[in-house]
Order: sequence, then C-alpha cells, then structure tokens
Amino acid sequence: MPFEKVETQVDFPAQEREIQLFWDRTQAFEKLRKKNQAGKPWSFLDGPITANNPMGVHHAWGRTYKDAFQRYHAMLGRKLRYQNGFDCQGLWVEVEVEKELGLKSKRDIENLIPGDKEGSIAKFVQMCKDRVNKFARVQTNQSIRLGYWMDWDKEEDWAKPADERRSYFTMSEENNYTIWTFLKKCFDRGLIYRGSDVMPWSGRGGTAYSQMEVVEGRKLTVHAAPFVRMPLKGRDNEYLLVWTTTPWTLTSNVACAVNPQLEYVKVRAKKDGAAYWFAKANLEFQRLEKEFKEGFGKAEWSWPKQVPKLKPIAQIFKEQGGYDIEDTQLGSALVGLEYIGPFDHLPAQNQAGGLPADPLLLDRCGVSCHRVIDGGRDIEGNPNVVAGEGTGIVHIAPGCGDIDHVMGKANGLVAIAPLDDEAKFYPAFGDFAGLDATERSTAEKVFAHLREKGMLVAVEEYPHIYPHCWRTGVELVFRPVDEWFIGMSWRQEIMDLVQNVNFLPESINGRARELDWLKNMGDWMISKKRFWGLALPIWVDDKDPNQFEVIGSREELKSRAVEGWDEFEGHSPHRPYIDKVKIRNPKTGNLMTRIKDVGNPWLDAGIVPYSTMGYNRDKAEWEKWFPADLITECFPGQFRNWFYAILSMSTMMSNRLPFNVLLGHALVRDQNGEEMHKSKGNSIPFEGAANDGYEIKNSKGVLEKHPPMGADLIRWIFCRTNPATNINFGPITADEVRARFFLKLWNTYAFFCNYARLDKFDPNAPQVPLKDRPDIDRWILSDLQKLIAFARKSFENHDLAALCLEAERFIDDKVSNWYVRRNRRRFWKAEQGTDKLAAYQTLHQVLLTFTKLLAPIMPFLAEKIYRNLVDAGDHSIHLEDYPTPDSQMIDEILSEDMEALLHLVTLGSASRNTVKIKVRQPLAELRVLPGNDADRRAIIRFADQLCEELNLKKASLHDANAGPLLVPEIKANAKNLGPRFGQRLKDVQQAILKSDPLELLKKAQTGAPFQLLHGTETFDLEPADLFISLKAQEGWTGVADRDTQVALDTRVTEELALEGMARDIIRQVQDLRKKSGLEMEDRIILHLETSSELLGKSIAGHRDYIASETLVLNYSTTAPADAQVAKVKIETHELTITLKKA
RNA sequence: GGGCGUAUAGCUCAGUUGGCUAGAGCGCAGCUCUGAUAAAGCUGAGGUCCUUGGUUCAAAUCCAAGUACGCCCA
Repeated sequence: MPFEKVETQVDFPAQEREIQLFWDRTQAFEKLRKKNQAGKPWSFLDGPITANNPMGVHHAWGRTYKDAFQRYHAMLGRKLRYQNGFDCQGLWVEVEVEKELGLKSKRDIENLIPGDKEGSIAKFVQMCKDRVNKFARVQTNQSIRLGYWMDWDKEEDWAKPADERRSYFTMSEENNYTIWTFLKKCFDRGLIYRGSDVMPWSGRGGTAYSQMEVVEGRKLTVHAAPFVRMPLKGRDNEYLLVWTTTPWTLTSNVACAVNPQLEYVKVRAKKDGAAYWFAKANLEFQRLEKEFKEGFGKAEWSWPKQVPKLKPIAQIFKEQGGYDIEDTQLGSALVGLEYIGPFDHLPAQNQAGGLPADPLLLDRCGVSCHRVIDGGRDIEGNPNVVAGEGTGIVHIAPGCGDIDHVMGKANGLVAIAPLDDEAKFYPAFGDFAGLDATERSTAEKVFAHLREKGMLVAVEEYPHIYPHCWRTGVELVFRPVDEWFIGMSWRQEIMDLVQNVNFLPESINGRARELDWLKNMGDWMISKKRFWGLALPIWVDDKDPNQFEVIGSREELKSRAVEGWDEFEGHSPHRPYIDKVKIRNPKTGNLMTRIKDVGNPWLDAGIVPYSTMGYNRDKAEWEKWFPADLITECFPGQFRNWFYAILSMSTMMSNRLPFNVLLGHALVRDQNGEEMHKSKGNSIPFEGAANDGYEIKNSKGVLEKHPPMGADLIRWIFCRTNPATNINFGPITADEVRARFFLKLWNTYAFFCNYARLDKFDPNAPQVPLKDRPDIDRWILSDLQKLIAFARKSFENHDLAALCLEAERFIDDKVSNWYVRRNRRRFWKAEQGTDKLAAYQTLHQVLLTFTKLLAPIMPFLAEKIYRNLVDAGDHSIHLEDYPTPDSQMIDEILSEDMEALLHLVTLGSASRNTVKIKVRQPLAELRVLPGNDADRRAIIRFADQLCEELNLKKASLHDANAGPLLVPEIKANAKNLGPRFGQRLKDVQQAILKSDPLELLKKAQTGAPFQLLHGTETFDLEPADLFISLKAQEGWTGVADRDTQVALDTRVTEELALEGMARDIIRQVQDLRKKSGLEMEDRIILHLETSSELLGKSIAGHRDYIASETLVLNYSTTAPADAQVAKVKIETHELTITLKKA
C-alpha cells in the first residue's frame, strides 16, 4: 500500500541495504534483462579493473558512470551485455604475491619449492591466479554495494574456469589466444622484432621496463657525481675533464664524446700544473640554477635541503688554488685524441670484443678504444653533446646507457656491460665483482680508486630526476637486454583512426593528447622477464637465435607441436606448462622453443573489444556488439595505457575504432585537494564511504570519525562533478550534497507522503484536467517536462554533471522552496475538493517522474521513494520506461512569469528588509513599476501569490501616468570630489542638487564619465562622484534593480498591527504544539491569557483565525488542567498560552 | 627543453557567439521565515577577473608577450 508514514530522520545506508535485499529477493536485475531481451543492442565495454586489491573510493567514479549509462539505456529498452571485466595478469599481481610470501627476488620465486624451478613457477603462477580470484570476488561484492548492476558472478560461478564465468577475466584462454591473433597479425606484417637495446632495468625486479613504466617511477634523487680527469696520451700532464652522475659506469668507460662545433678551453690549474680540457661555456656556467630556486617541476620535487648549491667549474678550480686559461679550440680539434681510462686494469676492459664479446670486434677491447669521438646528433638533428650540465665532454659506456650504445655502434666501439640481472657486477670487474651498482658504497669505492690513481678532481652532490622501479623503489640501471618489440612504423594508421574518436569531456583535448602520444611514442616493448602473464607466442629456433615465429592460436600451436603438447594439454596458456610445447622450424628442421618472457599487461586489456565480444568465436555476435557505444575510464595515464592499447590493437585487428564515445574523468583527491594516501591518513576506503563509516585526519592531524555516506550519495557526488576536474572528496562535500539535495528531496517526499496518507489520497483517482489546475501546478508540470527533456539530452551528451546540477535546482529552488512552500495550505486544508486533488496529483506526478529521471544515478533512493509512491508490489522502478516529455504541458510564458514572480518577491523582501519590518507583520500595499514584460505580467497574474508570500493586503501595478514610483535622491560624494575640485566643491554640490535627479541618474547609469552644466560652468564627473538612493513618497520605501522598481507602504495601522500580533500568537501556539509532541492533525483546547489590552483586542478580533490555524477545537475560558503552558512575549506584551490535546 | 591546459570572492568553481552594475555554493555578519525541511529567504562585507600590450563603440571573454600552476612528453 503506498504512502506509509515517512520519517524525516533517515539512515540512507541502512535503507540501501534493505533495497539490495529487495532486489535480490525479486530478481530485479534478471527481470530487467528479460524485459529488454529483444531490444536493440546498446554496447558498453568495461575497461578491466585490476583485480589485485580491494577497490578504492576512486574506482566508484567511473563505475558510477558505467552503471548510470547502462541503467539509462536499459530504461530506454535497449539490450545490454552487462559484462564486467577484471584485469588479472602482470607484474602488479606478482608484486603482491611476493610481498605475501616475503620473497625478495626472482630467484626466490624460482626456489619456492627448493630445487624445483618448474614446480616453483607453477606454484607461484597458481598463487597469482588465486589472488586475482580472491580480489575479483571482493570487488564484485563492493560493486554490488555500489548499486552497480552487472551480470556478476554468483557463488557457483567462482568454481568455474575463468572462461566460463560471467565477468571477463584477462587471464582467460579466450583473452590470451586473441592476443596471439593480434601478435600474429603484427608478425605477418614484419613488425615483431627482438631488440638488444640498453634498457632501464630493475635489479630487484629482475626485469626491464617499458617506456610507460619508467614514467611511473621517476623520482628526485641525489647522486654523488665525480669530476674525473683522463690523461691524454702523448701529452704532458694534460687531461680530459669528464663528469658523470652514475660513477659505476666509469668501470665500463670506452670513449669520450665531444661536440665538434663547441668551443673548448684548456685550463691550467695552479695547484699541480695540470691542464684540463672542457667546454668553454661550462667554466662559469651556473648549473641547475633554475632548479635550485624553483625545484624540478613538481611540488614534491623542490631542491633537497641538505644539498648545497652547485659550483661552477671555475669555482672548483679557484678553491683548489686558481687557474689560467691557456688555449681555446673547437671540439673538432680534440676528436681522435687517445686517453687512459680510469679502470684499464680490469679484465673486462681488456677482453677482446668487449663484454659480452662482440664477434665482429674481436680485434679491439675497451682499453684500445679509448679516444675522443664526435658525439653526433640525434634524429631531430640536435647535438648529443652540449655544454651546460657536466663538462661538455661525455664519458661513453656503450654497455651502460642507451645513447652511449648508439654512439658506440656508430663509432665501432666495443661495449662493456658490467651488470648482471640483479644489477651486480660480473666477475670480470675485479674487486667490484658482486657489488650492487646502485649502492652508495659502490660509488665510494669508485672514488677511492680514482683518488688512488690521481684522477679524481672533485665530487659533488647532484640532484636530478632519475628513473626508479615503480614497485620496489630501487634505482634503475641501464643494461643491454634482449626484449621483444612491436615496431610502430604503422602509427599513422592508428592516428588516422584516432582523428575520428569522440573524446569527452571536450575540454580535456583527449584527441590531441592521444595523437601527441602516438606521434612521439617509441616501439612497444611487449616482453617481460617474469612469470605471471600472457605467454608471448614467440618460438625461437634452438640453434639459430635469429629465426623465430609467432603462433596465432591454440589450434595452430597444436598442429605445429612436435613435443610437449601432452604435458600442456589441460592447462591455461601460462608458464610453466606452455613452455613445454616445442615446434619445428620448417626452414632449418631445428626444434623451436618459446621465449620465457611474458607479455605486457596492456596487451591483455587492449584486446578486450575483440576477446569479450566473440571475435574468434562467433563473428556475427561480435559484429552485433562491436564497436562499443561507450567506454569510460579515468583519463590521466590512460592515453599511453588503455586508450593507446585498445586503439592500436583495434587498428591492427580490423582497422576500426573499438568504441564510438570515450568519456574520461579526472582524479579523486581528499577534500583539501591533496592526493589520498593511507599513510597520510586522508584516504577513504570504499566500504567506509558506502557503508561502514570511516576515519580521516582533521585539520589538527587527529583521526576523526565520519558516518557513512551511502552509495547513492557517493554516486551523486561523482556524477555532479565536472569530469574534467579533479574532485575533492570527503565529508564536507558529502554533508553539503546531502543537505542541499538528498534531504531536500527526502523531505519533500516525506511531506507529500505524510499528508497523502492522512488524506487517503488515491493516486488512481481520475486526473484533474490540466486546464482546471492552478497556474502554479501547470508551472511545475511545465518545468518538469523541460527537466525530462534536459535529462534525456544530458544522458545523450554524456553530461551527467549538467543533469545533476539541474535536478538539484529543480528540487531545491522549484519544488521544495517554491511549489511546496506556496502550496502547503492546499494540502492542509480540511475540505477535499478539486483544488486539493490537483495539488496532490501534481506533486505526486512531479516526485514520481523526478525519481524515474534520476533512478540511473541514485538507484537505491529512487527505488525507495518509488515503492512508497506507487503500489508497486515486486515491481522495481528500474523496470520502468524512462520518462518522455509531453510538449503539450510546456508553457514557456508561464515559466517566464513565475520566474518574474520570484524576482518580484526578492525585490519585495528587500524593501521589507530596508525598513526592518518583519514578514509576520502584514502591510497594506506593494506597488510595482515593471521594467520588462514578464514582470508586468507577473504582477497582474500572481498578485495573490505575492500578497501571500510577502504578507500584503494588496499588490498592484503602478500607474505610469501617476508619475514616477521612486525618485532618485542624489548627493555629492565629497570624498571623491574634494581633492579634484577644492574650493569649487560647493558649486559642484549646488549643481548636483539643482539638476533633475532623473536626468542625472540616467547619465550616471551609463557608467561613463559625463559632464554637468551649472550656469556657465561645466563639471566633469564620474558615476562614483555621486551617492544615489531611490526614495519613495512619505510613508513608503522603495528598492529597484536595473529594470523594475517596487514601493512598499510601510505604515502600520492599528488594524494591521493587531493582525500582526495574531500571527505572532499563532506562531507561538504552533511552537508549543510542536514542543508538546502533538501530531500535525491533533486538535487542541486553547486558553490564552494576557494583561495587555492591545493583545486582548488582537485575540478577540482574530479568534477564528487563530483557531483555524492551530486546530483549536474550542477555547477554554480557564486554563485547563494537565495542560502544556508557555509564557511568551508578543512584542512587549506578555501572554500565557495553555493548551491540551482535545 | 617541447606540447597541451588553467589562472575570476577566504575556499570550490560558473560565466555560451565579446554586450547591461562579473555571479553561485560554502564560510562570515545582521535581519527574517518556519507544523515537510539538520532547511530556507533578504541584506551586507569580501574582486587588480594573473601582468603588460593590442583589436573593438565595448574585453573576464578575442590576439600577442610575459608570470605562475597543472598535466603530458623529452
């Protein structure tokens, strides 16, 4: 039965839990799917969430969007897939499992079962799978609590393999094999290659990092940077001065590079008579001067306090006894000079062909390569060696740096690679063997050695941004590695497609950002020397490492397999089982073995437009859902990650865009705009916000408890936010939104239900025809239609913020603060009748429609309200059709007029405020001189509304023929004019007083300077020179805005005063009723006692009025016993009120 | 170093194709209303619309340069 009593104190989270039970019990979601089974498809593609931890409150932003758009389209009758996605594979899962197990390195993993490497990997991979399953379940439950309607896995589903569940999992066979399809297409186009570049490498992680990952791990670091002198061969006491921030690389120095066009100086130190070559510009160059003042480009990257300002090279020499400049030469003069390196005694420096030995360069070694080379230019034509930081002479270690590597190749230098896969020195490095390159002590050892050889000139502390391992935090080193790449020579194809992507919100410039990335990105490194991930389907010839093949499907592998298939059969394509399968190279007849590497996880997420829609399984089905109508994700970072992956992979797969619209949103911050971190105490867990309550630090740094917001409130907060800007999320926002919207809506709904219940309003009674309803009903219904149209447009434009803000205005300004407030009496009044029925029907329709409009955004609250507005039984609001606007009900003129009425009310209130006469005191008349048509219409059409609202006896249109309503009174602003006019001030004042105030007002209102004639004189004046006030006639007060003037009769006659008192009395009686705990409908026996003659007169004159307002059954001449008593003051008169329930 | 974006009240932000006295919410002060409302209304204080120059009858808005901040890339 509808219209149960609604309490105004409400626990939203508790209510949401009840609604969830209702949905579960009635199978509401299943009913919805059934209802739309034959509908036209609307394709949403979920970007997979990393199933590695519980989801945070920031995930709720995107997930709310996802749910809201799906629910909206479901209400339009569209058929949806409702498929959630979990991102499963990759290093981030390994990291957490390693942490759980307390493992420190790859070797620990391989030794999980001591002595059984393969078994260890199998066990580790299984644990990764288990972890993913565990958190997929956690996230599923969290998402359900958010109200996110998806085809979630049920208890029985979790026992099934990933491929047979409802959500998609990137670890599924389908997903992995579809990536194989993609890689095969790349291979067929000749794009897959093995690169042996010098790559950023994590010693602890045991893996190289892709460009994307290096970005994640950049940190401000301070390195001990030595200035080293390298003796030139054949010159006496003459040196190259080099500088480096990575001292360990000096062990592997092979050459020194200069810029031939740059000027170099030869400086002789007075201390020991040694001569040094370095770039002339560097002598006095203030290195990192800007960074010293301003930091390194991020707030947290300010100059480290303990690090002194860097010295120019000249200062270093001065401090060591001074110097003279002996010579200046272009760099070209240095090219070819040979020198002695600092670590020439190491075996590695003397090994033929370098380390590892290059078979083509066996005629030389590190030591024999030591000479000055031309640093050359990069692909954009900029010189690789420049003055500035350093010395303009760059120490080159082709085994330790990517540019060095390139230069080494170009100059026929050997490469010496000093570090193993744990970033420790190889044995060929003497007493450095086994040392960790990133340890400070290793750098110290380098310095000690240099000092001993007399090659160390100075050491400084040098801060810079240096790449670190994003997971372990250790410094990355550069070492030569074999990694697998997709060549990106086809980037133009992707860019051509991206031209047509609809990136929202537009202000983010998503297309330009994506194109920028596509233009500048390097080749895609897809391999990772780890355990848990996509098995890259690359098989390499056992005897000829240059021959390899990419396998495109499970079937292809099976048909090619010559070994190991039986052991693999029955396992997912993961390590270690997939590694068993060998194929034969048709060209050489040799066996081919899969590379051990696993794949980049963005391949996993990037293939989902294909793998989840059945590309390899059922093309017709795939065509039905591809491309997705919408995807939505958090945008920072994704331009180079998921967006990049799906766009590029889809280009390769079908040369089609995988989606029509991409809606991005920004980041969640704490309520002060700072990043949320558990350690900072400002992070809000999802469960805390949704259901359990949470603690965050307040401004004093003390943990403070906050009640839960509930899912709908979280959802609303996210939806009302401009997706282009970060959101400051926290209790302040929550309280504000709850108060201004949720409670407003709730109380309006409670008001309606509570009266409807008392009045036994029948929602099924015949509708009062629109034409028979008063203006205010037709107005709110008209604006309701406009809101419906706006809501539909907002969903179509993917602009939920616009809808939420408009909905807030509608409920707050229009329904609650105007419609309900103005119409309370229609609901209160005792007699039934058309007018009352119309009021009920109007408000019922408004609330019901509004609830449906917002059901996609606040599904719980909408359901709750719906269930009390209609006799719904087990029928959910989410099975309703989305409202359609009825243009017949839209009345633009009426809307304008109502707007104008609000404008007049404001002016009226303002005029009351100027004379401080409270609204409870009735006044005789308000006159309006309208400045526009709407105001003119409103004062005629809504005079009664205006009277009621402002407590007036009469509101009328001012007759223009009767002269001006208000007259400006203009005085001179002596403070302004005095300094300018001095003794002539009096004349100016006279001029102002004598001029026609209306004319003067007009001049001043232009805002521009103007002239005032006075006798023979002309004064140049500005608007600020005048004090202007508008005066009404005696006994009246007036205010005006730009257009419209109002004048209020402020004379309080005795009759009006007595009525005012009566209203005061009513107010006090009501107050006592409320305090006494009486119900709204209770009738009372009232006794009023006063010694004031005036008050007595007021009571006598308004007995019936007071009685009807306060539900007095009868007046008692004496104070009743067992009654509530209050002694109050009406103005200065004392009054004793005694009442009891009749 | 390059690219993109932003700069408006104490805070968070609106401000459309240039156009009226630059606004809202929160916060602050005063007054008011209240038997749906932990609410609401009116008034007030609070602005170098980042700076400088230009275009224009007119610039917060368009253009240029600079400064600061953010993001992306190197």
